[in-house]
Amino acid sequence: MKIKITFPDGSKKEYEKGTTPLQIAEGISKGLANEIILAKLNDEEIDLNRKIEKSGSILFYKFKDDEGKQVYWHSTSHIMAQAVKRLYPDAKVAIGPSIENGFYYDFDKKTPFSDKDLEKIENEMQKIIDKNFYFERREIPKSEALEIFQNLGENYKVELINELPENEKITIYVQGDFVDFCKGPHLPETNKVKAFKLLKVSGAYWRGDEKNKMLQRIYGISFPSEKELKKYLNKLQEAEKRDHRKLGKELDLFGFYEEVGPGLVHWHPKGGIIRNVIEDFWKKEHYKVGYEIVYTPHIGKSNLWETSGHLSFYSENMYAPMKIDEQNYYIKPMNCPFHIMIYKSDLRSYRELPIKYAELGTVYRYERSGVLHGLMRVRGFTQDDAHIICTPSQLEKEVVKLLDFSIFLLKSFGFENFEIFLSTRPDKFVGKKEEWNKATLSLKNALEISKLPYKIDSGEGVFYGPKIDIKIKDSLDRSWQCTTIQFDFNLPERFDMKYIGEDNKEHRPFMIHRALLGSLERFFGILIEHYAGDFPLWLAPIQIKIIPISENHFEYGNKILKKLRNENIRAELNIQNEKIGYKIREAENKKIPYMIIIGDKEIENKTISIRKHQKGDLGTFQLNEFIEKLKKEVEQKK
RNA sequence: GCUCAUGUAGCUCAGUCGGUAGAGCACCUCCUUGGUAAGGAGGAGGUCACCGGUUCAAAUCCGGUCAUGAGCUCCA
Repeated sequence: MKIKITFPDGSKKEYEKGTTPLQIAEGISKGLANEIILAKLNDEEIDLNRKIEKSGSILFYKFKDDEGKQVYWHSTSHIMAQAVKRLYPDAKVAIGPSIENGFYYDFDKKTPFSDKDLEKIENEMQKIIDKNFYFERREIPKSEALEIFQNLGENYKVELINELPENEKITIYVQGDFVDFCKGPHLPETNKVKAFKLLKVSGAYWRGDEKNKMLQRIYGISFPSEKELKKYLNKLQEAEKRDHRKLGKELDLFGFYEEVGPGLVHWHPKGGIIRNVIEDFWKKEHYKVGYEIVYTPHIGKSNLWETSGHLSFYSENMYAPMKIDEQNYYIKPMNCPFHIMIYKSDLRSYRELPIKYAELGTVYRYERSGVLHGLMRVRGFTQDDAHIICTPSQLEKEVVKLLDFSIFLLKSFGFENFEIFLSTRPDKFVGKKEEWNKATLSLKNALEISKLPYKIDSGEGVFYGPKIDIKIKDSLDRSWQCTTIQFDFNLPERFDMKYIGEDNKEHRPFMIHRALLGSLERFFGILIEHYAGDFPLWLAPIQIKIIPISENHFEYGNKILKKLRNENIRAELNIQNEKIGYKIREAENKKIPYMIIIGDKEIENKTISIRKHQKGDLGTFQLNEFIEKLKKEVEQKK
C-alpha cells in the first residue's frame, strides 16, 4: 500500500504506508532530519516516528518555530520528571507543560526542592539524555490508563484521566522507566535535548487554585545547542542588570521604607525630577488635544462608593473606611466617581460633548502582600487617568483619537513596538448584549481606521464594557501593558448621567475610562528597565556634570553652571578634590548624558570640552553652541 | 494570602564548630592640583530586621513578627 504525501511547496511524493515523518525527512536531507522536531500531518501535530497510515499534506517544524519550541520544552519537562522520579520515588507528578520561555513540572513532594536538589536533578537528566531513551507513544483504553497510574500511586494523573470521556483513547508516553499521561507530541528520543538548565523552584497550587494543595514547581529551559542556552542565560543576566529596583537604588531614584509600609513609593529627588518632566509633558499634550485637567479628593463617603458599585464589586481591593463625623469615608481606588461629580455639576448639552477630564490621580488599592513588586506592583499609585464622556455617535471617532494619542505618547518615551488587544464581552456582564455588540464594533472600527494590527481576546473584557489594551515592547523585547481604554456601560447608568440632545430630550452619555501610561510608578519602572538607567537627555535627572580639572577652574565652572541653569538645563558642578579620571568615572557610573570638562586650555580660549556618556570625548565647543545642541536634543526626546 | 529562600555599616557582601563584628566602595579629615573610567594616608560608622526562647555565652540554634526575593492567583 502506498500513501501520497503533499509538501508545503505543493510537490507530491509516494511512500509506503507506515512510513514515519522522520524517514520522509531523511529522504529529503540529513540536515532537515536532524533539525526537525515534529511534523504536522493535515491538521494534526504528530511525533516524528509516528507511522503515517493515510495520505495527506505534511509540514515539518524546527526549533525556531513556536510549535517546535513547545514540543522541545515539553519533552525536556518529561526528562526532568523522569529524573525526579528516579531520585525521589515518593514524589508524585502533576502537570508539566511548556510555557512561553521553557517549561515546568509540578511535583507533590513532602520536602521542597533545594538548589542542591536542582543540581542533582540536572545530573540525572544528563544521564537520561545520554542513555537516549525513545519517547514511545501508546494509545490505550481509559480503564487501562487508570490502572497504570493507580498502581503507580500517581493520583494527580488519575484525577486528570478521570475527567476524560469514557470511550476516549488515552495516550501515554513511555521513556525507559518513566510513564506519563500526555497527549504529546514529543521529540523522538531524549538525546535530542542538547543543552538545558533548571532555573528555579517555587510553590504552585494544584490547578492554580489556592484552595488546593501547594505543589513544588521546577522551572527550566532547554535548547538544541549550548550556544543558544548561553545566549538565553545572558539575556536573563542583562534583564537582572537592568532591574529597576537595582537601578533605582544605584541612581537614587526611589525607595520603599519598612517604617512606612510595603508597596508605598517614595520618589527621591532624582526620580522626582523625572516624574516632573513626564507630568509636564503629559499635561501639555493633553491640553493640546482637548482634555481639561482636574484635581479631585483622595477620600469620599461610603454612599458614593455604593452608588458607583465599588463597595460591592471592588471592596476586596479597598482599604477599611475611616470615620469622620459619624460618616464612613473610603480612600479612593479609582478616580471615576469624582470625575462624574464634576460632569454632573451642571446641565450638559450635546454641544459640549465630548467632555474629557484628565487627572494624574493617586489611588490606593489593597494588593496581597505576595504580589508587590518594586514599582511594577504597588499599593499607592498615580494613574494618568481620564474620562471621556461623549454621545454614542462620537464614540468611534474618540477612540480613533485616543489610539493615535496613546501611541504618540508611548513613542515619545522611546517605545516603537506595540501589541494591541481588543477584549470582548465576558460571561458576566452588565448592560444589553446589543449595546455591547455596538460598542465592541465601534472599538473594532476605530482599530481598523487607525490601521493598527490587533488581536481579539475573546471574553476578556471587564464586566462593565469592552476594552482595548496596548502593550509596549521594551528594548529587551519584553512586553508590558500600559494603555487601557475601557468602555463603560455601568457608571453612566448608576450615576444617572445625562445630556440634553438636539431633540431637547435627556440622553445617557457614553463614557470611556482610559489610562495611557498606566500608572506613573509602573511606567517609571518600565522606563528605567527600557533605558537601563541611561535616560535620554530630556528625562535625565542630571543632564550635565561640569568637571573642572583642578580647584583653579572652579570659578569658570560656576559661571557655566549659572548659565546652564538659567537656560533651564539641569547641571551640577563637581567640586570634589579628586583627579579628573575619578570624577569622570563617577559621572559615567551615574549615567549622566554629558560632561563638560574645563581646564586652563578652555579658560584661555573661552571654550568647553564635551564628553558624552558611554561615547567619550567629543572635542571642544563654544558654550552657546553646545546649549543650542542640548535644546535640540531635548526637543527631539532622543 | 500561600510555598520556599533571604535579612550583618549608606551600598555590595564575608563571618567556619555558639565564645561578643570584618572587607571593598561610599562618607569625613589631611596630603596631593591633576587633561578624559578608581592618587595616597588617616578617621568615623553596626542593639547583626524586630520580639521572645534555649544556653555560662546567640549574628550563629529554636519560635513568632516585619520586610524583601522567586513563583501561585490577580492586576495599572
